[in-house]
Amino acid sequence: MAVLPILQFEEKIIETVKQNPVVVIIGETGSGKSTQLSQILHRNGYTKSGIIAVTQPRRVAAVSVARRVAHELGVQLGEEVGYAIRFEDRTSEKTCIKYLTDGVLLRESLSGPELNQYSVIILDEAHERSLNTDILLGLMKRLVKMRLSNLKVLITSATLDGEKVSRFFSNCPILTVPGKLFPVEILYCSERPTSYLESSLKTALDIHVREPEGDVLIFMTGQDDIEKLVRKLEERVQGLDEGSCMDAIILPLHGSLPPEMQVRVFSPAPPNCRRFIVATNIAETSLTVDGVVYVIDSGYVKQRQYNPSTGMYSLDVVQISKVQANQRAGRAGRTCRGKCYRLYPSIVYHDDFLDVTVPEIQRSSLAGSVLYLKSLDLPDMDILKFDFLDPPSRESLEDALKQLYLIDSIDENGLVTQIGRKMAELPLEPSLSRTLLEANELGCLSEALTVAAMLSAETTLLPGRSKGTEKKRKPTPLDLPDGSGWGDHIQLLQIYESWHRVDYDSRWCKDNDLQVRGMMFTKDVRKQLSQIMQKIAKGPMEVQTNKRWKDDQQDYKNLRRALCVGYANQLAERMIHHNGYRTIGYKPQLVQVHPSSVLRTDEDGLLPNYVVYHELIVTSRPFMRNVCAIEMPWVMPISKKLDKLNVNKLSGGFDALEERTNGESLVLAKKETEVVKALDDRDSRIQAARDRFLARKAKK
DNA sequence: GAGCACTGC
Repeated sequence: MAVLPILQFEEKIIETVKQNPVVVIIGETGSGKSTQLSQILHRNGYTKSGIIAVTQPRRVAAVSVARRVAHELGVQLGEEVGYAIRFEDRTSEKTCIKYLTDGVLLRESLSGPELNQYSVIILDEAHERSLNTDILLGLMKRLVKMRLSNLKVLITSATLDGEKVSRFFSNCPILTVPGKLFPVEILYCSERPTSYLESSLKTALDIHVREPEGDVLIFMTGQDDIEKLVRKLEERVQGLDEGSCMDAIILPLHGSLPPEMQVRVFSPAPPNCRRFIVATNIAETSLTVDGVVYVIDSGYVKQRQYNPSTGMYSLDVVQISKVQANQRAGRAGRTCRGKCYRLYPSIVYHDDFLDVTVPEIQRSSLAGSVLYLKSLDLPDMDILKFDFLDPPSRESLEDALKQLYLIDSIDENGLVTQIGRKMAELPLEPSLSRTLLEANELGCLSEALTVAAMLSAETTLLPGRSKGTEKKRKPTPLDLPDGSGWGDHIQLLQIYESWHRVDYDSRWCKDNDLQVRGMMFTKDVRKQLSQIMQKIAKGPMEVQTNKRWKDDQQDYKNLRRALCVGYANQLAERMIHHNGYRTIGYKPQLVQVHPSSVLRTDEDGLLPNYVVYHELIVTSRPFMRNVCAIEMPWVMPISKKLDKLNVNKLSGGFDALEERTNGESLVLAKKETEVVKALDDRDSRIQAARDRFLARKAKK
């Protein structure tokens, strides 16, 4: 095996780590950083006083890299070298190098924030800026100060991001380790194409006719465009004169493709044949396709974003960042010199593209993360002042605090409650963990466990859609008892219970258009949740799945009531005369039940007066996805709580209202009085909206 | 009456 570039830097790395608590490593693709950094530190004595932890954003990466390192060191996986991912801990007393997902390290941090078992923590692939990595970066900044004498932190990042990470850690040193990529020639378009689909098609055909052999990887935004391009490419390739060029195989590659279709990209092209792989950004980092020499980059990606002022998600096509563009180009240089065709002018790359992708922390609902941070009980912890590499907006943090307050996980002073502490233990979004705790009180924990597990796996349950022929779920696919009309949560529960009654038969899944893997995942999640519930809630509880339908629970009243408590921030009230809804909260939104819902109308064709929803998603219109009917009396206490809410106190104290951009603070209001006034203005608007709401209700 | 990129505890 050729010597990895990083090994020439061993001395330099050890010297730098010795003298600094934090070091940033810029490790380009193929540098060997993921497998070698831990071994270098191990060789130089850093495992004598503790374990070396290496975090990865993805499970497969944690497992495969651990396997490689164990092999290189000639040890059994799980002994000196091990890994820990959800549902699977392959470490032992002997383990001194441990690969783990960043989510697992956060969980460990919850039971012991000092992470004393570790002498070194390496945050690998930090430039991907996953939500978990960003929280870990903030925690590491505190931790290195606390454990100055016995903890080293290494952060690997991309060229464009290294300086910023270094500044965040008091200008810590940056080491650059070259990679082993072959040079990639970048070719730009002179202008933006009107249709990037047509433009990709033309470029692909040009390559096929003119360029020597080598596979082509095309980055598109989503399944629809991928399917269109695959069809068009097939047509056009067949239309080429026979013998004028080599054969072609055209393969789609995206996340909702069944696994057996995904692995087709791993079998190499037969002789005298070129492969075209039309992919989403799954091929950017998650899957590496060998044999690629040409990359076509549309310059776009589909991104999910959360709007904290409306509580809605949307899925938008946005421009990629420079880091992403370079990552895509790099996919052409893994086996030999390559070419990357960018379907945009170079001026767009230089002037329009952001240097780095907007981190997930600025695009997500933060309720879960804020609850997590609050329950760590860090000293002087005002969440609005927590030191993030890229702070989320104040609005986003306040949105999270309000959500947490409404579901009783923090009190009116922003302190974590007993309930909140238990919720933080559960690997679920706060609405679902609150539902579980309430269900335990109401004697329907078993059902709630199933609902929460099904919702965790929901997107993996259904097979890939095939051009509009497939509905979400068949309206009455199975022999379900009455009651599923109460809502999607209830139907999910009944589906799982049906599967349970046939002893988790995989054929049953196939017969009912459910992905076996998704259902198995649900089963794992449910088991894990039951175990955690048994640990945190005292007293006996019933977690077994029901063997038969409970006749006395046809209306699922307790379960729906538990959902209402858990989803206190996700309630909606139907309009008087039609089936549109208005969300109940500070800024009411007009929304509709998603057409895929199984929620049933009454004899007048009207939907229930009150519902909970799992999420709001804006596509063609704002929709509530996964909806369940609730009763008006259950809503009243929540409305009262909404009235009492004072967001100023929830963060845990503040001195100034700040807005930060690129790490620099811009003080908007210096004195507390000014801040209070600014917030009061908004509060009075909220109050007015509440008054109108209550008046309307009284009229009914 | 619509359609969803990718991860993870």
